[in-house]
Amino acid sequence: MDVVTRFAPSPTGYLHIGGARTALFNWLYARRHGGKFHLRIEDTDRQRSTQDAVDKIFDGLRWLGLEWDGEPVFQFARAKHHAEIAHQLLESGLAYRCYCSPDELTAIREEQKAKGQPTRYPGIWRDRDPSDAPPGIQPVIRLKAPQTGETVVPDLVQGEVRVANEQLDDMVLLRADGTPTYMLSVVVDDHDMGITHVIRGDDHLTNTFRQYQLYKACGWHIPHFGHIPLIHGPDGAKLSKRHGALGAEAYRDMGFLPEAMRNYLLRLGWSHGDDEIISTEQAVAWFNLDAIGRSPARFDLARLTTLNGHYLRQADDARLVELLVPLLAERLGRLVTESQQLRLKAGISGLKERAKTLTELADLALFYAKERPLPVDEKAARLLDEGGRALLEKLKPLIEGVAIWNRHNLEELARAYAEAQGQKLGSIAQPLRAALSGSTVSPPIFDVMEILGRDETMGRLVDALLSRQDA
RNA sequence: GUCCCCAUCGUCUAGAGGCCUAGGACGACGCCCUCUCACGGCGUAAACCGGGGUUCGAAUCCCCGUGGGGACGCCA
Repeated sequence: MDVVTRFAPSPTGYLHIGGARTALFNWLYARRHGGKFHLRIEDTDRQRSTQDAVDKIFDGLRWLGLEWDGEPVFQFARAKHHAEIAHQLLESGLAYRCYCSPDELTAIREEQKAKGQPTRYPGIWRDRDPSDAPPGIQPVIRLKAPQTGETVVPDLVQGEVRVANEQLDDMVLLRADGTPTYMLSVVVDDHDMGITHVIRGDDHLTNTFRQYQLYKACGWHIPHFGHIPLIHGPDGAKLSKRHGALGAEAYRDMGFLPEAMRNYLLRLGWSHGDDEIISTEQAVAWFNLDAIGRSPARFDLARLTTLNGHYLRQADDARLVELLVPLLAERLGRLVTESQQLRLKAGISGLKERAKTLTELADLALFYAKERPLPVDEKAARLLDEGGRALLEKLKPLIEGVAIWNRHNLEELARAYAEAQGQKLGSIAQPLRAALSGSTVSPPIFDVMEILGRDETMGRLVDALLSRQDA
C-alpha cells in the first residue's frame, strides 16, 4: 500500500512551530516511503479562518521546503458532501436526531460538573421517538456510538491506546444549521483523500477514539495513526504566543535557514542514535515513526541558533550574498552598490563562520558595504585613542609602499613592524581593525585589507588618523 | 472533576534486563589555538521523580504514588 499523509492546519493564524514540525514529519514519512504528502486547509470555522492565514501557511511551508503534492484541499468546500454522509448514517440508523437546545446541554453539563461527574451527553434522544420533538427546534445529528465495550486505537507512536466506551458520548456530526462538525469533516476528508497515515499532535489523541467509531460506523478502512507529543515553551508550559510559538516567517526574519530549522525540528522528538547534524537527505532515508519520543519537548532557541551557525558555515557563498544584500540595503537605507557587492562576495567566507544567523551575518558584513568615513563604535574608538593612532601613523607609509597588495604581504609587513616596535601583532592588528571596520570584531584584518583593496584601505586609514582632531 | 498520554544531566536525547562506575549534543565553566570575534581541539560540573514488587541481576518489566501535559463544545 502506498503511503499518503497530510498536514491539516486550520487557517486561524500563522504556521506555528508545532504545526511546522507536524508538517515536517508528515512530509518526511511520505518521502521516506515514496508516497504522497497532501495539504488540507481546515477552514470550516468561518469566523476565524482568514485568507491571510492561508497565505502564511503556504509561505511557511514553502520556506521550509515542504512542498505538498497536488492541490490543497479546502475543507469548507466539501461541507455538502460531509453533510450527506451524516444523512446516510441517519438513514441506516447509525445516527439520530437530537432536539436538545444548547441551553439545555449547558445546563446538563453544569449539573454533571457540580456533581463531579464526567461531562457527557446522556443520549436523551438516542432512543426517543422523533414525534416527541418539540416544535420549532432544528435538531443536530449525533452518532449512535457504542455504549459498552472499549475502543482500542493502535497508535504508531503511542502504542495501543484504549478507553471504555462509557467514557465517550454521542458526538454531534451535523449542527442544527446543517453544517458538519470537525469530527465528521476530518474523517470524511481523510477517507476521501485516501490518507493512510494520520500523523498529528497528540492533542488529538482523545479525539481519535471518536473518529475511530465514526470510521467503523461508515464501514471505512481505518488509517494508521501516529500521535506526536506537543512542543512546549522553555518553561515547560504549553507553547504560547509569549514564548516560541512564533510563525515560521518570524524565524525566517530572525535569520534562520530553513535547513537548520528542519534539522532542529526533526531532532525535537525524533532521534537516530547520537546523530545531531542530519541533512534532509539523511532524514528522508532514516525517518520512521517508532523513533519518535513520547514525551513533550521544550523549544530551545540556543540549540536552534547553534545548529543554524553550522548550516550557515556550510551554505553556498553566492546564496548567502543573495540573502544578505536585501538585509544590508535595509540597514543602510539605500541600495548596495556593485563594488560593495563584490566585496561581499570576496568576504563572505570569512564572515559566515563568525555568524550564527543571517541577521548576525548582516551586522558583521555591514562594514564592507558602508561608505567612508566609517562610523567607529565606542570600543574601537578607544583602541585608536590608546596609542593606536601613533602606531598606525608610522605604519601607514609602510603599507603605502607595498608592491603587491595581498593579505600575505600585508601581514608580513605588519609582523615585521610590530617586532621592530617591540609589540605583539595584536597591538597593531586591533587599531587597524578599528580603523578599517569601525569595530573590534571582524574577519582576519589582512584578509579585510585585501578585500577592501588599496584605495579603500588607505582612505579608511586616513579617515581614522584625521579623526583625531574631531575627537 | 472524569478520561487519555508522558517521566534519563538546565535543555534535546542514546539506552529496547547484564555492554551503564548511564553515552552524545546544546548550554555553562576552564584550558589550548589565535591579529579580534568565531570555528576547531581538550577537559570539568551536571540526570535514571519517589516507593514497592518481578528477577541471580532493572534506567530498562509490573503496580502504586507524585509531577507534567492533553482532551472533555452544535471550535478546529
